[in-house]
Amino acid sequence: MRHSVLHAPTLKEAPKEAEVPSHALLTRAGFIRKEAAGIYSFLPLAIRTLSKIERIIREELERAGAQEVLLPTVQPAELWMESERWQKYGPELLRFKDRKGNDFCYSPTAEEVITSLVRRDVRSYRQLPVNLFQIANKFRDEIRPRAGLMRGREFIMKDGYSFDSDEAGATRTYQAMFDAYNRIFERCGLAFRPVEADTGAIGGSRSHEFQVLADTGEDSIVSCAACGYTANVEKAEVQRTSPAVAAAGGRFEAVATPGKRSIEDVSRFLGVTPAQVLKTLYVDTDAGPVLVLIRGDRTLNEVKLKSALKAQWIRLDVEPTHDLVAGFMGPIKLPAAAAKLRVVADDSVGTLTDFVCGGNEADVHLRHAERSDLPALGDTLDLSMAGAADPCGRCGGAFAFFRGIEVGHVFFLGTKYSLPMQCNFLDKDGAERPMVMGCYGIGVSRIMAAAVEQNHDAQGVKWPLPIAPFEVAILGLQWDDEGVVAAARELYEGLRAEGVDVLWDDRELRPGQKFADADLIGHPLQVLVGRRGLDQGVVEFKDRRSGERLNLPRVDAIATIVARVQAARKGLGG
RNA sequence: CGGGGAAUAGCGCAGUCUGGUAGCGCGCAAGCUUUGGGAGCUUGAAGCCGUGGGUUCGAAUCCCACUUCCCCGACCA
Repeated sequence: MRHSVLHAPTLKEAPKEAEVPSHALLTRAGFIRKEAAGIYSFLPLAIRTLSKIERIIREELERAGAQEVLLPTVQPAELWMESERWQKYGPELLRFKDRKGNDFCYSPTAEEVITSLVRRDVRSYRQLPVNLFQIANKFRDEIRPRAGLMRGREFIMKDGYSFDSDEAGATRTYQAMFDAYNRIFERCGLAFRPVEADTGAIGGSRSHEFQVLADTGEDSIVSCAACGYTANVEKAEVQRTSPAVAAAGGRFEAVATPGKRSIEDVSRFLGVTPAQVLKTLYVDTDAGPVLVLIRGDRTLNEVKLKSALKAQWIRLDVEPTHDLVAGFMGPIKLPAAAAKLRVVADDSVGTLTDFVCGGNEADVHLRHAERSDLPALGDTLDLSMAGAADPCGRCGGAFAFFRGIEVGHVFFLGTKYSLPMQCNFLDKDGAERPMVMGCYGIGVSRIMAAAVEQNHDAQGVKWPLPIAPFEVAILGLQWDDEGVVAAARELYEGLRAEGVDVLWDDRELRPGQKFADADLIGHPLQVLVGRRGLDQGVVEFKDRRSGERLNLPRVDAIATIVARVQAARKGLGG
């Protein structure tokens, strides 16, 4: 491709709304333009990158036994009513009517349609397993779209769904998809981690996220250097920590703590550490309010709590009712109205001894309390947010923390959809059984943004070569010098003949502008063809990612560059 | 939805407090000069000042309502 005919409008300044690097750089470099909140147009450079990502995905999924389909983006409400997601999905699901008044939605995901498709045609265990995927636009009317492509409303997603006749088969499929995902992100040239994840709203029993490592990532990941356990902090298991240091000791008593509502204030006022205070939280849920007990130095992990309660939703930060007093709640001497409330306790509560807790009236706390003073709690649960000081929940080793961007997610679904939607088959014995499903997503357009977050500098993007819009850029530095143009053309055609994806910057611009555009767009390998080098029989080679520069004799240039490209391709086409 | 901010030329901004009919940089067009890291000079085109209403002789500026966008929280690829 010649740059003079490429539609790649670059900008010196980014729109001020672009705050994250990927949004600013993809806009400045001419990959995307915003049309509305969370809705973007993709320009030719973006299409090239997206196509390369999609090609890798297709190759690896097909290798792993999945087949591509294309499902409608506009889907009938009836199917969504069968799975009850028409009611449960909420306003994030974009709904509308056709001219006849029938209800439809724009697909945010496609479990219903794929299940309908498979149940219609697959009747026997002999036809299983089936593993289908598509790459298509999705729409989720996000509460708050943000960070450009990272959390848009319309986005490109690969979504795949597998159907097996039993749990063992579904487990094998899950593993095959897990392995394929590792190869996909590896081949994209990204630094990433597969991590254990909460199963969230989609449900199911087993789940891994694939996180691209980047300081600007939204997700926090912990990883144990000792045993390799890696998980989203939302889920990360922490070991019970050692008992808190006992206070000086003394008689169990109520003590006035005027205006001291926070753990910090109370502990300072009473001369104890936060770890010697029992924190009581009032949490509202769809199944009614719950009191949560946790040691004062620990943070409640809302995701763990939600899944422990099997709740649809939970809310903290609500005014307590049942005669409870915000800032002075405690599990001992509960007001009569609150005595029947469900109480759950974090594991850390089991380490408390001689502790402080709220006295259930304004400006009063209790001190020198013991666990024997607490109402019967039953088993304690792991409800804590993993912190830097926590030992790994699996082996007790030390956790390291990373920031990550979730670009892929694999779920073991089981029969969550096949049961209500009656996606059944006949087994060997002629018995009708629900298929065992899995679902597997990859955020294709998000990968593009995540790659930029992970690979950029002040000048622009530093694409990993396998997903760069072009592998090599040739910059003809003097457009009006026949010798330079001829040398650039020779290189361009020579590289193209070798199957290299090359952009020739033949525009009638000053060299500085070509340098700036090349670094902004982020071409991984750049060849500078200029009068200065040609007089010495060389062209200049630049590796955008490493910053390496070297002069190549013209006679060797093509062979050397082809070798570099092939080394960086990570088996593309394999 | 709760909290905070913004909307003036394609992009970045000033002008708003203290009303008098719109300006700067970049970009764009033309000319001359320049030519290896976003050139210099000259000339030029380009703006229902987010929308609607109000106050006023007069509104980008003051008042009211609305819309859109961004940031922080709850949701997700």
